[in-house]
Amino acid sequence: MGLLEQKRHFSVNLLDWYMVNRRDLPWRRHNNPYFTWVSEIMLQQTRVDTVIPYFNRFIGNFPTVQALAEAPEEEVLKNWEGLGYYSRARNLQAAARQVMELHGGEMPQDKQAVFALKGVGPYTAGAILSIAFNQPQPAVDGNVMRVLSRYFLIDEDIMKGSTRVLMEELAGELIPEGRARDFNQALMELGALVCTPKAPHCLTCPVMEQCSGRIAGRELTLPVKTKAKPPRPEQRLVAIVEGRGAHRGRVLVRQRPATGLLARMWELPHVLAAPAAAGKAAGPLADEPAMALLAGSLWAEGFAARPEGLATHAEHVFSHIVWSLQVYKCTEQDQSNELPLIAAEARAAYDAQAAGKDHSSSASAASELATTHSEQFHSVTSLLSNPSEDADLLDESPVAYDAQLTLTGKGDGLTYRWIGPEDMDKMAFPNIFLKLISSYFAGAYDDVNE
DNA sequence: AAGACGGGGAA
DNA sequence: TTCCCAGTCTT
Repeated sequence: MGLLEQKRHFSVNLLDWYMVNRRDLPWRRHNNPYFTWVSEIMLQQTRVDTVIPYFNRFIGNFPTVQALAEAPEEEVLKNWEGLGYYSRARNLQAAARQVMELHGGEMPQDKQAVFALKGVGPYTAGAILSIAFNQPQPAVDGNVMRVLSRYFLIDEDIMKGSTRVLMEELAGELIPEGRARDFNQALMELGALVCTPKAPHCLTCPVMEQCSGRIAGRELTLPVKTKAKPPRPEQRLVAIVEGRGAHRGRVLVRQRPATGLLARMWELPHVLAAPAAAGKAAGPLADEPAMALLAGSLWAEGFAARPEGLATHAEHVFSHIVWSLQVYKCTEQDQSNELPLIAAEARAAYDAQAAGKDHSSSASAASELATTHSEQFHSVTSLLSNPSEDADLLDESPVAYDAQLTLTGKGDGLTYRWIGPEDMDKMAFPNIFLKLISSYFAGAYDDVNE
């Protein structure tokens, strides 16, 4: 059988299969370009089953491009909470504003215009043009590359940019006349339901008979794909600061910077405990130095808090980082004359920790740090436990004096806020902090003390 | 070309 | 537990 015939067989049988087996998904019920757009952004790196409830809520709250463009950014982020890759949400809203200003609120149908929208790359542009407007443009995602690499026995590494270009050329040739909308979705549907990554269901595949990969016994070794680098480990110390006095019943949170990891999301205050040695986890820090470092870093941000004890351990996995979290329950302290001194020493400990970052090649930076500064840590912990004693302990310490001069009460300019349970439904948190804060408000850490 | 950027589901 | 999934933007 020739290649031309193999291609025709693929297109015809796949399309027939799809018309019978297509899933009824919320964004497939209307030919609304805005719905298509939102769904395609949400579906990047995210499973259909995960997206469905998010999509329904998002469209309910922002039913049109205009509604999305005019919404407060925090509200958009809240609607994305838990989906991950939050720049998608910020780019989507920025693009909605582009559509309002440049195209009068109507989705453009021109390829260059669609591609120019923030967050829209080669895949999403092709998906929007084909699904929303039935234009014969390829939409090559991971599913499509897997299906094509198997059916046509393509050995190219799908992680390479050149392979995607090659796949796009092939996918474009396969689109039956006038059927781009259904065919592109059929290709992805097959990859999601039948031609799955680990255990493909070849026996129910509509194009099994002419699948070169299966015929060659290669269905389990295709596509060729270079492995991703393992994520780097980070040990972090997290504070759940329980408010007192005016802040009773509240907990201290802060908003992350506008760029970078988890941009503009809210979180519990935390600090990097120790740098990891190359390729190895730093390992947990002993409680005493951990609590001193936490108190010091909180003070550097303008907050007096006494760590009470370890509340829990937690882990949070990103694609490029693994956070191992030591979570400490802390109590807000009253302002008092001793606090600047306590703070100075805590800051010294904090600075010592920061200096420790330079020794990242050391195999056990954390334990070394703990040993070297154990006296400082001890005195900080002691001071925080008994603020009335040892007030003059630090007078002879130059670093403490310097720290006093430089302490301004505000560190990185992050926004801090004392919140109660009722505030949780307005602010967007990464899942890990959502869980920790919910557990705290549910009383899970009530018995933590020294 | 390589790294940054989340979170969940399946084996 | 361990493994897998993989679009776009930035540098």
